[in-house]
Amino acid sequence: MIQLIKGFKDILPDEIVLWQYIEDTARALFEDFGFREIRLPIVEKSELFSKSIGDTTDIVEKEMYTFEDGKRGNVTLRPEATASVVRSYIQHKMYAEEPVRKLYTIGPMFRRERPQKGRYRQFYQIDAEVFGTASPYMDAQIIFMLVSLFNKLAVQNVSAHINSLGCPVCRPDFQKALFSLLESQKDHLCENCLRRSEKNPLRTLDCKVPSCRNALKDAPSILDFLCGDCQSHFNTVKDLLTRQNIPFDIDKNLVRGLDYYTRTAFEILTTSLGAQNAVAGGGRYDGLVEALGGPSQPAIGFAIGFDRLAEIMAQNRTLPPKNPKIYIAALGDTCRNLAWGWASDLCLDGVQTEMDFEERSLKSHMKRADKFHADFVLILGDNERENGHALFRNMESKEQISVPLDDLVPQLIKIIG
RNA sequence: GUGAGCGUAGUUCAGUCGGUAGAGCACCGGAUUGUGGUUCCGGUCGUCGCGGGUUCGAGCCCCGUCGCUCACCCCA
Repeated sequence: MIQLIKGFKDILPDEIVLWQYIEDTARALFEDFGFREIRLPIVEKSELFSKSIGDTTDIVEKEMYTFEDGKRGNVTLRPEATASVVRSYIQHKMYAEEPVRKLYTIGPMFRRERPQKGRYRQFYQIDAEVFGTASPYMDAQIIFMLVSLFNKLAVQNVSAHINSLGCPVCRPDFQKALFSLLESQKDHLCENCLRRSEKNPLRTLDCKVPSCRNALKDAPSILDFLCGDCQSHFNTVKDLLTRQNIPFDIDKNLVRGLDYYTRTAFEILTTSLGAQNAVAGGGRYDGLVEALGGPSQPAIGFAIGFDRLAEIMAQNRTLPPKNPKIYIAALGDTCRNLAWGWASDLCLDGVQTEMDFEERSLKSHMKRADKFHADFVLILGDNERENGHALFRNMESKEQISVPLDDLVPQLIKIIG
């Protein structure tokens, strides 16, 4: 038997109901906030990711699915969406049409990590990006929209965390201060942090090793180093969120794993997914568009871990609303033949209608109806046919009414409302 | 990449000291004529992950291998 590859998974029909509900809710909300959908290729030139995500990140160093594509050189299965959205934004000169562009996209991403709970090699993201405004109002609106999605979906046990990562003006001072602390604490740092203190000191801040946490407990806070502009930007974001009743925690150790972030960074964390606690994350990346060869345009965005969101909703047994279903129990060839047309017409009219075409006892039909979770059963046997009526049973109340065969379909639709 | 745990029916699992497999659920049928969910009765279903070794004999012990899961790391 051929099985699927490690870290990949099939999303089966029972789960898909929830996925569709999440997707529909997100689309509707994002469109109301002025976002437009964009669909992008899954494969891009490798350099797009090494330039945007950063050469020293784990993603680029060891997690990408990269292969040669003839003369074109190396191509990569995208490990995240932002780089592709930015590429497309630049390539199609979207900045020329309209100063502010809001885009969203939904699709699979690929990272070759060891799979575990909430982590797959092919995983899905709902991604939203805004280009062309540096205003803190947009930061707050983006976070407001994201939190609102979780509220609409009635997701429990999540919290919003925000931080500011500064900008090219103020971050170097902070990095200098952090670096000198790391030097002085060298003996107490884990192997990883020793390496990180060379390559990317910021990331030592969210190390979980107890000795490192202890060594860094007096680490300088980026928030104390923010320049005037960054400080007032961050203050505005916090004020706006507070005014809109969005609860959040300030987490000075929140450091996103990708190199391109500036100023506002945020995450939605959950306690329901074991070691993987981030269901969504994002932030501002004012320098990325220019770094990828576009004009100097500020931008901010986020990605939601679709699989993780679906998983915590499934744990909480959140079920999307469903429409009534009819099961048709037709006894004998003549009745089956007659009912087949009704079933088809009901489906066409938007009423989910199931019919079992095998010859069965009525009892067996009723069991089938239960299995389908039918709300109503239409019963047609020779007795009914001969007197020109069919029986229509409400499965919950067990009430049964007689419906004339003439004009049956419109009548049923009227009855179930 | 590193570590730990687990692989037995469609599924969840039991299987004692080594004696060639069992239960619940699910599925199918029945319980006097054409009415479901509960109950009762009956029935179908296995390369015990795979390969080798020890043994008269292996689901069980040993070695290898593959797969799954969780954790480290990192992130969505």
